[in-house]
Amino acid sequence: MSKVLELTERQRYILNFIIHDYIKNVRPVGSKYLVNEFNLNLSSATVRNELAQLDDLGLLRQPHTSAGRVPTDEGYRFFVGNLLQSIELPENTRHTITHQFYQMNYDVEDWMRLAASILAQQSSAASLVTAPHPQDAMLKHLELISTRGLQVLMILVLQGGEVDQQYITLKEPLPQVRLSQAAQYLTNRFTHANVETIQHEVAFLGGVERDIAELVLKEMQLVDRNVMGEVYLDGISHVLAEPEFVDSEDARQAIRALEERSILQDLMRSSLTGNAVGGVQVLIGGEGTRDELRQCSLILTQYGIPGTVTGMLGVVGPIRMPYGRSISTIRFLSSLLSNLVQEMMTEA
Amino acid sequence: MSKVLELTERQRYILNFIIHDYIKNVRPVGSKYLVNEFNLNLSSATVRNELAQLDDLGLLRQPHTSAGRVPTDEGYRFFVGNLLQSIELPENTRHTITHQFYQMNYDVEDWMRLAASILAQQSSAASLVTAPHPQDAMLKHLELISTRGLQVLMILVLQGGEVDQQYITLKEPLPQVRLSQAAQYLTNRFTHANVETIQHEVAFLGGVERDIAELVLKEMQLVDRNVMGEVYLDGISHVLAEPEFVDSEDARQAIRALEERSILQDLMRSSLTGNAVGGVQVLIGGEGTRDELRQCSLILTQYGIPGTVTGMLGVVGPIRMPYGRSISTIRFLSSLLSNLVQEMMTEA
DNA sequence: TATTAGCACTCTGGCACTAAGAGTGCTAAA
DNA sequence: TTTAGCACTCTTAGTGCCAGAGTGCTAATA
Repeated sequence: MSKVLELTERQRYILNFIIHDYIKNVRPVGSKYLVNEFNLNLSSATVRNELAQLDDLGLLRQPHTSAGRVPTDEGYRFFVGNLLQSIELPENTRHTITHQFYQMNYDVEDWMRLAASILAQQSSAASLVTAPHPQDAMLKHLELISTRGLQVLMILVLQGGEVDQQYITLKEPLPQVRLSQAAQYLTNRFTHANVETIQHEVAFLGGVERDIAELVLKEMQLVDRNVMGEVYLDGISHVLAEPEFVDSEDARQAIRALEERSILQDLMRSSLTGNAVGGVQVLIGGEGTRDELRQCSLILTQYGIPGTVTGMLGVVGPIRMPYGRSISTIRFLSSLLSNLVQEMMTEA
Repeated sequence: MSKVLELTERQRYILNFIIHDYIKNVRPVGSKYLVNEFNLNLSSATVRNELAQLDDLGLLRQPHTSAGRVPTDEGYRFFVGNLLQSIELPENTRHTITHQFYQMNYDVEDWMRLAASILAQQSSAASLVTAPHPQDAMLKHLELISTRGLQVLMILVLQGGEVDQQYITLKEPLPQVRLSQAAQYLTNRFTHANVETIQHEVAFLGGVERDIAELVLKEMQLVDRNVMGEVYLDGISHVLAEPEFVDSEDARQAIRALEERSILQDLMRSSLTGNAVGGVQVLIGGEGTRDELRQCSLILTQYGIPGTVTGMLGVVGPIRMPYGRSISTIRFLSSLLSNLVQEMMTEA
């Protein structure tokens, strides 16, 4: 698959030009046009020979006999892997974005929304952000609030700031005072405890505390089983603006994929493999994912503290996508969010 | 605007047939076809005369001179207001839906997701559900959890079950014990208090408690200012499946409208006016809303306890929409969610 | 008076055809 | 190794034509 292609310098920059031009103008680019547009010191015939070779190598193809060339998925892959020099976001853009984050409330939900919004806007595509999620949930604080009858609102605050709420049903009604007492006891006992620890210790508890601890345990197992935190989407409508999605069936597929939680889960998992570019995965033509995204490219990365608390950033757009810009943005946001997560975790 | 149109019995059922047929087959329906399809005891010429009249009344129109008739927005309005007899959802569907709700966790978030999913599926359109939101927030429980330095996680549980979390910054660092103490004190003092009450009483407090109470107040004012709870969307991809949205510009507009929070806010407000049908608002051709939804129809209703805790249910689909089915579903879900909210509010 | 048959008229949609234009591959010369 | 030139292919836009569907109107009919 990933055998190294040897291209001459000239082939490389011709390919580069073609991809840039095609991304911009969305129409097949021919030899003559190429020579004029980029002031090549070559005749169109020479370029034609090169094009024929790139065609043979599978990097370009012709929509039909007498049309110009269009990049293949392989072509894009080569481009992203070998030709795209990683550019940083301009200083003032970086500054503006950082500013937006730090002038917000200190609130994960708001950060996620903002990240999704910025990513969608910068890449003119759909964006996908998941909230930071612990690899191995550790309790920080437990709260129990009586509601009605046997129903009690259980609030788990996890190390890292994630707040999880769940209504539980007790075996016997308890007054708020007793609930608070139990919550406080368990909070003290289980601060920094993970599922495993709680599982061991639960046997030594008795009475109501034990019942509650078991429910806490169950909930934390649920949290652990979740691969990712809450999903934030933005910019779905951008996808429809792209000319390749005018015949709406492909677009529908893509949007359905984004709506479907299970598909996103798959995506998250597959984001561990794939072509890494400095920690950023680029999946072209939905490689390695569900058919629904065959017409799309994905750019994915993780942020947070590897192995501890991580979240995911992603861009979903047409294969003909401004990769450079999207990658820069995603990389920058990733480091920014990582810092924020870091800050949250180093709580006094 | 809503002047009563006098139609003969025959005109009424011809209009009815046309609309049903058009909703089903999405092509202009002509006089001859109409006679054959519905076994009318009339000649096509007679029907033609009637069609011409309905045309004059503005209920039908011809896409071009020699085409059949298509309903106008007015036509749909008349249909929904006068011809559509409200049908109930079939018994077993109702049963299934109810079952799905009651076998879930007792969790508002899950309910909302389920409601959105069911509504999208039943109506084959996009659905829109907002979480129950208090008209006048009343505190139920306050919790403060120390994080790092001056940052404290404040958790407000409101009467009705809404949980609101927010990081606040104190003026001086406090140990968790002291925070818990303050939280308990304020919880006792302010249970069932609304913004107004807290505003009065805050003056009588001192020290840390006062600082915190002011932050609680600020947060509750924020909650009050929000018109609606969290928004849940589903079925966006359905919109693209409709033939009227093949040229994607309209579709993009519509989807953008659904993504944009501020537009939904407007929608929510406008849902107080409009053509009521037993509490359900039907906005045809996006009447009274932003231009983005000009190509869509909306079906909206509120649920919950009027004036106390309410949320909203909505369907967004093409003007050519199965109104009967959508209205039935939305009405049923509305009463179901109202019951659930009722239950949550009558907490022991 | 309400209905209907008949007819002239209009507009769309599909089909076939053409001409222009863009781009190619190949060959032979520089 | 590069290039000029040429024959060839395929798309696209434009045209004309015809069948079909549907209409409105008029005059005859029950």
